[in-house]
This record gives sequence, C-alpha cells and structure tokens, in this order.
Amino acid sequence: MVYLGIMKQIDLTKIEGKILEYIKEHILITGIPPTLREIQKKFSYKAIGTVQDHIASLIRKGAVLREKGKARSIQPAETVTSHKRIKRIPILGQIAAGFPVLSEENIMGYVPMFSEGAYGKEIFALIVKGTSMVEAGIFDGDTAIIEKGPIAENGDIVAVSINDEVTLKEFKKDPTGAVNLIPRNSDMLPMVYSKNQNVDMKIIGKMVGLYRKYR
Amino acid sequence: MVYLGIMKQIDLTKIEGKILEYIKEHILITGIPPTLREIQKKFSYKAIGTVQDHIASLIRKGAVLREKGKARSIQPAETVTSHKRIKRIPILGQIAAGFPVLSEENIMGYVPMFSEGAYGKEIFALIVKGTSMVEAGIFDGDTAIIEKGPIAENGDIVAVSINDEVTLKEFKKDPTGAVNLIPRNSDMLPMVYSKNQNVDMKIIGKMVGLYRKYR
DNA sequence: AAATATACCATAATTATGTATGGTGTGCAA
DNA sequence: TTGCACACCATACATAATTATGGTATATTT
Repeated sequence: MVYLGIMKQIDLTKIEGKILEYIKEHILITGIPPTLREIQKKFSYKAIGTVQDHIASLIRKGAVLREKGKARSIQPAETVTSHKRIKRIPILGQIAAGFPVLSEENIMGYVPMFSEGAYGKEIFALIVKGTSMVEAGIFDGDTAIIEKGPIAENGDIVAVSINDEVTLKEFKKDPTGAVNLIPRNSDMLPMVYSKNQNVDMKIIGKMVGLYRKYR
Repeated sequence: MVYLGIMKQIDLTKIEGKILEYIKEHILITGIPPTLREIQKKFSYKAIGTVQDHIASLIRKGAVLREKGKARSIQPAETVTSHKRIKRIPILGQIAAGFPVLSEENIMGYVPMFSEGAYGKEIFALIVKGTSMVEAGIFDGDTAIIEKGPIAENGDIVAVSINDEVTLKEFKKDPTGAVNLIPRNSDMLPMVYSKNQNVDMKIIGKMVGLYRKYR
C-alpha cells in the first residue's frame, strides 16, 4: 500500500514533534531560529522551564543541536549537518530574446535553490524563450539556472552572447579547435566558430539547473 | 553590450561590502546571523559603536534587514522573505519504480520552492525514473514536484498509483468517462481505465513543478 | 510500591546582545 | 572654511535570552 500521510519521527513525543516543527517553520519564515521565549509564547506555556525541558530532551535525542549560551542557536540537526542553505537566485532576463542589458535593475524575480558549498560563485537565472533546446528537455518558459564563468566542457549547456544576443546552446569543441554551438532541435543548424573568426562570441556561463512550473 | 557582472549594490563602501560578505558567510556556516559583537571581533574593532554605525548604514542603503531588539536578526536583504516564503519540499522516493512505501522515513532530500499562498497544501517531490515522459521534457533523474490531491484536469500531469506502483502520466478523461493515462513517449501506449473496471488506480497528486540539476 | 518518563509551573541569577550618547580624525566637495 | 561622509573609539545602560534550581502531577514501567 502507498502511505502518503507524512509520518512523525518515531522516537519523539507528540509535543516534541510539534516543537521541532515550529522550530523548522520559524527558521523557514523568519530566517532565524526561535528563542526559548518565542517557543514558550507559541505554545502558551506559563513557564519557560517547560520549554527548557523539551529542548533538552530534543537535544538528548539528537533531533536538534544548540550552542551553549548563544542566542537563537537551536537548530534542527539535519539542516545543520548538511550545511544546506537556501539561496535566492535572481532572474536576470530572458535568454534567446536579444536582451541587451542584464543587470540588477532588470531582476524579474527569484528562484530558490540550495547553495551547496558553491559559496562565492555567481549564479543567476534566465527565462528560456524559444524552442532551440526542446530535445534536451528545455522548453519555452523554463527557468535556466546559470553559473557564471567562461569555461565549458564538451556536452555542457552554455549561455552564450553573440552580437549582443544571448542564447542557450550545447557546447562542443571539435578537433580543429573550432567551437560548435549546437541547438538541440533537429530543425535548427549548429553554429560553428573557428578560432580566428571575428565575431563577438562570449560564453557567459554554463547551465547548472532547470526549473519549470506547471499551470 | 551585455553586462553580466552581477552588479554590487553600487553604493556600498569597501568596508560595508566586507561586513555584508561576513554576514552571509556566517549564516552559511553556522546557520544563524552574527551578533554585533561577533562582527566586532571578526574585524578587530575596539568599539562596538563602529559596528553599529556600519550596520545602520547597511540598513539605510537597503542591503540588510533587521528587527529592532531581536538578537541575531541581521540578514542580507535578498535572502529574506518579504512576501514569498521558501518551503523545503521533501523528496519522498522515486516514481515509476514501484516504490511501495512513501513516508517520512524514506525522505531522500529536499527541494527548495516558493510556497505562494499555497501554505498548508501537501507538496512533495519524487525523482523521475524512466523515459515515459521524455516528450514532455521530463527526463530520467529529474525531480517532479507534486501537489497531493485526487483531482486532476485534462492535460495535467499526474502521479498515479496502480497496483502499488507509482507512475507519472498525462491525465485525460474521454467522453465515455474512461480515464486515459498517456505516456509522453511515442514508443509507449496509453492506458485506459473505464469506469467500472476493477483496478486499484488512484491519483496521488498533480505535477506542479520540475527541477533538474546538471552535472 | 518504587522508579522513571512526560509534561508542566515559579522564580532568580547570569550572561548575551542590542541601544544610546558623545566623542576623534581624515579627506573631499561646496 | 564649512559641512558632510566615512571610519573609528569609549562607556553606560537596557533588555533579550539563557541558565539554574526546585517544585507539582500523572501515567507507565519495573
């Protein structure tokens, strides 16, 4: 049988589970963990000692971690150990639409993404326009997440700017050193740029993620 | 010309920029924002007033937000949720792989997503296995985000369980009332379920998002 | 019947953190 | 040369938050 009701962690009591949920929710919504008194208020406890007890128990059971004496240091164990944080990736424009300026002033929105160790790398997102990559499962309206940088390997999907137009293509360097930019659509032809050709072609970055929304 | 240097908040001074970087780094590593005194220590300031000044300036310039009186409430403006809340969607298993039990114990990870008003709806994610939806741009290894619920409209992509196997298909009800589950792969045949057929078929939910990671 | 876990209350002390006020010096533009 | 932005210092105080200690009551296990 298929169970889909989200099950509680086995070894926590009902109340401990609820407190853990609240801690997660608080971090999600406010960005910072709650204090003991905030938890106390949420559950209408008259004494703070009650919360102290529950937190102590959650720590004993390994469900949360805390640094002694530090304000707002209560955190769910999973989210701390995995070191995963959510980052908002700015959507800077539309790709393959001849967007001339991509800058902070043109931010159209944000995509949430885990920032896994990639701290410092510049990541942004672009809305895909057109059908040049349909056979790679990249559709019109999808959001492409791009890691900025001029380096690409064969097979990477890259965002390239050619004569002030930005497009998404598969990157391939052939034995002669020429760069092939391949659309993943049988109706379209690859573009080839040999080394000493005088075109303003530049790799903006490579695609590291895709996000699509239905309805 | 195409400018892609994600422009720094133009109006920050060098020191303010460094402090903002430290705040981000601290959040990334410890999970919580730093206190004024932690910033003071990091930059070896002899007076806390110095930090107060810089933070006040960062707030004035809109680079960080802070709640008055709250400990550790300094946060980079971009990562703070003003109206859109980021939710972590649990990945409960793999779809089209005959996964028998989907429960909290089987969580494989999380996908971050904006929960736009849909707070309270049960949303989860499944890793796509197989090629039955390639022509809809859903590939093997992609993460499908599913909103739980038994209702679907024609054209929706749904997660259905049939005899304890969960698969992803396009939903279509034909004039006779029979349910068509259509794989988006020309090599595969649609499944048709007429009203009074004795099969354990159940719609688990409909697909609301897709997430793909490259490399 | 005694020990243990759960779930709460009350109060005081301590330390962590934020707030307020008033300074110094330097460089740059009006 | 006056004013203003910038970068810093010193100190006192207020309040936010954690820590400590010692209770009550109930149900469950040994």
